Amino acid sequence: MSTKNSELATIFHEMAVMLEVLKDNPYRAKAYYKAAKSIEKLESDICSLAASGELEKIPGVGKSIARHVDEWCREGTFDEYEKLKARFPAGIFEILNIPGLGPKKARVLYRELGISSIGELEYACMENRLVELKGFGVRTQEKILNHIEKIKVYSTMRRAPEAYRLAGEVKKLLRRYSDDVYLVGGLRRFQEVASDVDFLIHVGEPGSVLSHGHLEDFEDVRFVQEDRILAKYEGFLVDIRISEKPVGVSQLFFFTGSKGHIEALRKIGSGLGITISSDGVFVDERFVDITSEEEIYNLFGLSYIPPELRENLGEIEAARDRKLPELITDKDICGIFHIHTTYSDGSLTLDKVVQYAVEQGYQYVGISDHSQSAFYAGGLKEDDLKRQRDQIEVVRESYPQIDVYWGIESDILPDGSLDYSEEILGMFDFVIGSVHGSFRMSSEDMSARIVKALNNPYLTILGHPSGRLLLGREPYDVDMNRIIEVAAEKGKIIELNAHPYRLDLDWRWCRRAKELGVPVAINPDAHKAGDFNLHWGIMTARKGWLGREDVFNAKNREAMQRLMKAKPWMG
DNA sequence: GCCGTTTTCGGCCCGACTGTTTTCAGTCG
Repeated sequence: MSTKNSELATIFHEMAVMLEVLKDNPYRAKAYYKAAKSIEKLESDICSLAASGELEKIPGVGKSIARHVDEWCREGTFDEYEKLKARFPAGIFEILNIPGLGPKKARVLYRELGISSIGELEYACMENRLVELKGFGVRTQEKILNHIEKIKVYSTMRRAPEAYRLAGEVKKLLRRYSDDVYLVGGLRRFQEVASDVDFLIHVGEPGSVLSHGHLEDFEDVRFVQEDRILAKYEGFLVDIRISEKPVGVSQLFFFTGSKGHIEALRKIGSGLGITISSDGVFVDERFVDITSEEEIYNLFGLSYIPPELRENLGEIEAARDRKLPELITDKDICGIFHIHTTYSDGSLTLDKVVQYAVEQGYQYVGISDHSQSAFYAGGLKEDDLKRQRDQIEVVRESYPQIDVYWGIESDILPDGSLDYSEEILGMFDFVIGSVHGSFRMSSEDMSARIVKALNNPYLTILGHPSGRLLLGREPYDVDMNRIIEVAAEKGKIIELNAHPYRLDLDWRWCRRAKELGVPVAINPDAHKAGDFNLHWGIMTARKGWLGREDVFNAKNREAMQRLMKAKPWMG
């Protein structure tokens, strides 16, 4: 709830991890996990509870942990945590992120081989030293090494929120040299993950102002050309183009790319006597004074193409035929689905979620907690469902200004069935079906599994359809085209999960969904207060050509009421 | 370390999968 609570929860979670690796009693570690979870979910401020001596009323908090909380509230930290941290190499946290390596194995690595960082682990793998260890073998060693390779690549990349935050900071720093600074390249066109950020800056003489000494906020600064600097900012690659002239529209356009898009335009231009480069736009070798990107496109006989669409994926033809979509924007969104509450693994109560949706001006909100087989996430058993249904009735009465839809995120089991009976599934207004386990299937099996789920009349929305975690877990093998085709056939909706780790459906598939008339639901998949931001999902949808008419939750209240009544997905 | 008793100790949420074993420990969702 409060940030204080999650701060402390994080600390207890960290302690649990450290204890699990270092100590013998696994239940002590479990106790800290439990305390962390319960504090995270707490309604009221933990330190207010400490002040009134009510800490031990919290489940999982006993005498000892209560003392730690007290100390933390007064001092900002506590002795036991500091002591533990001091004797726990921080690098082990990273080792624990490698799939297949849990606390037990990390402990063996630490005790037997003294390994306490990814670097040391990589070296030990290359020296073939892991195969000797009990519980390890050649395959494990290989898997670890492969993953470390991936980590190295990933470590240079950033997910959207981080990439754009860094871009903002770099822009601020560059502003000290000139007001004439522009974000260009892939990030201007939107990327869900980025390996660098490109800027265009005008500072008169190249190199004279932006000398090495002046770029003191950056690391690894090097001039690669007279007018180009590569540097790093917080480990993220920054590519700076320096312009002698004030930055003009043609430069902005040219460095925004993509390469394919510019190439394709140049080809068209050659027939029209138009040439375009960073030097400017020329018609029949005469310089044309351009004041907007729109003018450039008009010269080619095209309507304006927004940066998101400049990927040479048919946007030029569409612009010629005046068939570019009007892209979805934040204010087109009328409501949200896929939200977890304290009934499963969310940290907000049902009431708080609805209250929040009202405050945001949404016209409807769809609750969907985890289903029973998602044991790890506190999935809802039949009794919980009854309680939740009753409470849904209560909030519907308390908040008449918004429609509250009752749903569930039901696991799609390995055999493709959903994990409740038809009778139970029939109680909900909507059912999100998601794959949460058994990822490692062949493409045929995984496709058959999801197709079977799509054939279930109760399934409304297919959740995070590829299962990927950006810079974390690869998507599972699946025939996405077939999935979208079957969704179209069965009147289903496909989710575009807006969590910045997922952004799944991928934008590259959004257009296929649009073509086949499959509505896309831009869902927050919210578990806590900070999760409701749909921005990255909307950017993904825009890049995937989606307009208001393609987005499920851009329908207004009345249209949604009609749909929820008609349930076209039931076939 | 917490909890709740068949109270002051003994147990502590589940089940599939994997890679290691040759009967199972560790990981993960």
